[in-house]
Amino acid sequence: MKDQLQQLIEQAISQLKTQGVIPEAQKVNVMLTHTKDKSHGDLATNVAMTFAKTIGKPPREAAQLVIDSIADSNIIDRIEIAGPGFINFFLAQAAQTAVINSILEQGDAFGHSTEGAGQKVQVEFVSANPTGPLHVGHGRGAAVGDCICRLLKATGWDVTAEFYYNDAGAQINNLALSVQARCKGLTHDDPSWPADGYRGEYIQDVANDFMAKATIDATDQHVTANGDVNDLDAIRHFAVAYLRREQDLDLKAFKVPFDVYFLESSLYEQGKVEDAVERLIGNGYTYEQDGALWLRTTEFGDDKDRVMRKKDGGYTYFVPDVAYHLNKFERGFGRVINEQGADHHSTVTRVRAGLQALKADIPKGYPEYVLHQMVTVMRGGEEVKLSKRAGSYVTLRDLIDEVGCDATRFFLAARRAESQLTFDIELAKSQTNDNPVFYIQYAHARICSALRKAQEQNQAFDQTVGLNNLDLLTLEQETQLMDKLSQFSGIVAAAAKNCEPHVIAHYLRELAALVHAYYQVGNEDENGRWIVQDAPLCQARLSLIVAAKQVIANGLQLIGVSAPESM
RNA sequence: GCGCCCGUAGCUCAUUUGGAUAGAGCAACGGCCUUCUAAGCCGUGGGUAGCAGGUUCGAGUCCUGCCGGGCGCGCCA
Repeated sequence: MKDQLQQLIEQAISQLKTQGVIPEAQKVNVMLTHTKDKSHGDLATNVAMTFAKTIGKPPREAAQLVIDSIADSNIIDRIEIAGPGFINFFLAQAAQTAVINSILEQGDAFGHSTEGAGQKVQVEFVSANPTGPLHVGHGRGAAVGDCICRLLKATGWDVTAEFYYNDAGAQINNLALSVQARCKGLTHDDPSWPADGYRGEYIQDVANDFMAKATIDATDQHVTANGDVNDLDAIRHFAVAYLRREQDLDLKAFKVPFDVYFLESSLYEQGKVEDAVERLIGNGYTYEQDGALWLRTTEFGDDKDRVMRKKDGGYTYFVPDVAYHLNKFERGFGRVINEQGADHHSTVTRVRAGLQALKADIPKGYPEYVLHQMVTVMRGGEEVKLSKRAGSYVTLRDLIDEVGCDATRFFLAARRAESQLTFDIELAKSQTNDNPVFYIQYAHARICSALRKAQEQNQAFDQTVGLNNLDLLTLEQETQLMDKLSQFSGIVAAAAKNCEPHVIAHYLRELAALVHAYYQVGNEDENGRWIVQDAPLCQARLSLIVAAKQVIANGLQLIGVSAPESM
């Protein structure tokens, strides 16, 4: 409906251009928005104000010109000029109920679009090194990253979810040494314990399984231990596989799937890192100083140049990162989104600089970044800092075990990534309307329950009868609900475009509130009940709540939260 | 010191890319169950959007400067 109106306005504008009222060169962007205040109509546009100045007329007069040029249409009930020059549209009743037809027709696909059709996008997220269980921060990345994937899929993109991890560097060596120390029966207060060794209890578990010659099957790692305490290489391979499997289990419990696991070591094995370095040298963006090789990142906006190859001959971390992103580009990903913690912020400039210096026709803003801020976990007003298993941080698994997958996902995705997040365990666990997850799920379950009740009372939902009587939906609560439902597609498109899953959560909270409010009408007024004797009216109302149920389910699907039939 | 993010009701957060009188929930107070789930609804109170300027028809939103909080500033990853 909005699209149709948008078209009518655009036609009016181009007609005004043809008539010479608006200069051809004037760029007119028609922005049609849902109004907050229904006394301003259902939809409103500010176009008149955007070109009023150029044509030298007061905005309200410009608005009248637009209105006069809008073709007659049965979707419009009336049009008003308001305030400084807004044009407010009041939709005809049939135009308002049309959203129900669309929803029932499109079902699970309602709200989806084809914006990204035929385009490949890769979303890299979590990318935790296999040195321990996933913590809350990774959980936020997993929740947000997975939601971004879902949003992009819903808007037509061909999405690849990818997990990149370092299976070689110093941290992994440190891991191997820690496990080896545990194999030898040392504890972390022992004098010969590795300097920066990992102290979590899980290290002991890895050591025990290594000594027991256990076999590990992770998604991308398959290793059997040889139990040789002096074979550090074997310990390293085993430990990496073990912790990759741990993380697999964490992600599985969190219902976050990946299409590709990418090993940093593969870049070295295939000579990709050397290739990238040679190209950078060949392009003249490097120089030797103090026994190291430097990249002139300052030519691409960095505040100082960065070391690429250290004195000891090893590369600094961002070099394989550059090689990795070149690889992404060569795999045909015209668009790449990296979801990471904000503590990785400094890599953004470096990686982009490296890619530009390759002169490989990679777009300037490649890759895109979504950086999320810290998560603080609270219980009873106290900050939670420790996990028994991991020692120094709260694990994702602890949260899932305590508050459940749905609540954890919801809370970690329901906030703008740039905002610091406080995760309140008590709130996430509560089963009242304090808790938005249960509030939304309850709205869905409540509709399902009503539909079951309707069937018991021989008023089972009949779509044909319902859709033929939508003109009976005249309660204020019904109008509000339909208006909200008609906003869903736009919300999904905006959320996908901006990589902002939290707007879906917010929308669902509002939609659920309207469903609950609509339900309550019947508490005060018998005629407001969903299930009434009058069959046409009853079916019309059931159509509306079935539509609402569908949209709640579609929305919850986008944030990876289940839509229960009963609670 | 430099860079990035944040600052909105007592608390947790929205605000549809610059729109109309800044909205929800929690907490506080007052109402609503012989009824399709009260895990709910209705109502009341609560604001100088950190502060000060600027840009324009119009600013919580954009720009500048301060103040406060977080993160980063390594030949670690």
